Amino acid sequence: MIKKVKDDGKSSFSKIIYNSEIVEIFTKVADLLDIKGDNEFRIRAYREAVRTIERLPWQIQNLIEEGRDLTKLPGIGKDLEIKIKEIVKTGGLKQLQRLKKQVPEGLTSLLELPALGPKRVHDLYLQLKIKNKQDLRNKLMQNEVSQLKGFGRKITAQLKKALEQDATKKERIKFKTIEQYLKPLTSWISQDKLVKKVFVAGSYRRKKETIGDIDILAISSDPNQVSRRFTRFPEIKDILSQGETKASVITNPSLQVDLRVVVPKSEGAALFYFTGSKAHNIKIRNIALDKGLKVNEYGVFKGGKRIAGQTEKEIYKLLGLDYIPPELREDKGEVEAALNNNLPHLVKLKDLKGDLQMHTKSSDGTSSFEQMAGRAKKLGREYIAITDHSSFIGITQGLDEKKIIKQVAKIKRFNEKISELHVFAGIEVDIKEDGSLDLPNKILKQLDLVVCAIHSKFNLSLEKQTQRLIKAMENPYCNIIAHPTGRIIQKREPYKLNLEKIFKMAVKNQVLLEINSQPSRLDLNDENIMQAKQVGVKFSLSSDAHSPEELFYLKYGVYQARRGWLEAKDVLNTYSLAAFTQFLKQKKKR
DNA sequence: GCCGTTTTCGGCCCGACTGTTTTCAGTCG
Repeated sequence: MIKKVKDDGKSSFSKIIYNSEIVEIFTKVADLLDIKGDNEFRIRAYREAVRTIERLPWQIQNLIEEGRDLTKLPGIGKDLEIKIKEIVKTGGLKQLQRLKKQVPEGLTSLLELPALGPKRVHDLYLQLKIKNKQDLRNKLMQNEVSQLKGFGRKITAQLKKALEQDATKKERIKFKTIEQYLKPLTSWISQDKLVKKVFVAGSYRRKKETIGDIDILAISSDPNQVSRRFTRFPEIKDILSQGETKASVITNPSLQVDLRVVVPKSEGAALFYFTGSKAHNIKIRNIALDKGLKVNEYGVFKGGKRIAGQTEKEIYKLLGLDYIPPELREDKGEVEAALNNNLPHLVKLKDLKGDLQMHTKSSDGTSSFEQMAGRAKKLGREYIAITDHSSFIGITQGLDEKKIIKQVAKIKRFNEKISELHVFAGIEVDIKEDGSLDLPNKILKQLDLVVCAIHSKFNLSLEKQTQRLIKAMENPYCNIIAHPTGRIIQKREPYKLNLEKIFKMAVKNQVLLEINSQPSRLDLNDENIMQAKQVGVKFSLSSDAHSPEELFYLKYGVYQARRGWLEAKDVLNTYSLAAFTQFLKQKKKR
């Protein structure tokens, strides 16, 4: 039943259903069908739909309300559209209820355990009536599991160990943290005289904001030896598998590392395969199949004959595609774009001429603005904006009106003396709950650049939070919205916002949306960036440095921007000083 | 269950490693 909410007319549904709830239900359906032994392609269809919904930046409920055709989304057909609508309207799915009657729900938790896939879970249920982890624990103790066909000593031992540790949760790790772990690993592998080259592939090479495990590719004429020696890396806790061409280990700190070793002539094919993403690989392999070719990690094959594989470039070329940079390999349209010579020319770190958010010891930074400017100059920047906090949030010791005027004067004097780098006098001003800014316009007017941000009241309703941000953007002095969604990776969810509206209003008011480069923010994220760009949003890419050392964080923002398909022209701080100054002036005239 | 400049039916990526197998199924990435 759909209930109209009468008072504001904004929502036609009685209850908000988030995308995550649809994802949860479809995942459960897929898992249960899997255990039941249903058609594997039907199961795959549910998982594909989950993938689509997970990365959708819009709330599906809103799309339905606006009458959008969900079957336009990849992997969503007529059937799944009907099911999504059922979930959004009723909060549940009848099909799932039926399935739960056939297969106990607790069985899906068993899939988290090592060596347990749908087939073995099904056997455990059928033969021993095991319905959940507790049942499994009991039957293992009573030595009943080892009686089953297919459950030998090793598997039962593995299961006991896993249940003891309940080591089922594997948290992803932030990109910057992974960088530190890589050095000892790659240098251990490189030390091997048999190793010619080492690549870090996987999601690390695609520059994802978090990394699940480390995938390393080594090139050697003797893969077997290299794989063996790898498992003697001193910081190894556990060896998961070790064969002639690959090995998987758990290191200290707990991190899964997969090594793959191929001979030199397969370098390109293996790098392609091991970089992923899985969805991208499948798409490419399908294109190959259409052409009567086969792609695997050893090369491209026609009949039994190997016709490419030395480099990634030759593989893409052979398939009629432009070279696709790793950051784009997510099956988000990059393959189609590569077919039509339509790939973006992705922004590069060296394109960035300025850095538009940073802090000094006038608020919560560690250094003077002169020190920040000095380091920025060394990094090749031509201009920076000093954007200390306004005084609204007490903890950061923000600037009040008097201090701001003083700092502006100081920066002006600096610019008169120093010509190699221009400093814009800016502020990171707080957006208050009602959307007004923490400083009066007569003060903001005197600044070169105004960055607005939310630092409080994160839990407002979707309507209120959206309105708050829009009101801030409508202030004629607002140039940039900093970390627009407020998420902190693995710590804080984004605020509830109607991003589509925010993007449109940003365009209308000539407000830049920030890509904040702090490794735990990276806000906007890649999906948001992609969608915002389609609406016509322009961006600022900022380090948000609180010390000179953090100025290099800009590279993380660049990775995120590239994953969001941005070109230099989309990012305003790739503009020359003159052009960027012109942009600011134009806004002030409004 | 999705999808389609060959198809509205008949496809749906590909291979390595493990354990328990007497030749391969299941799991994993």
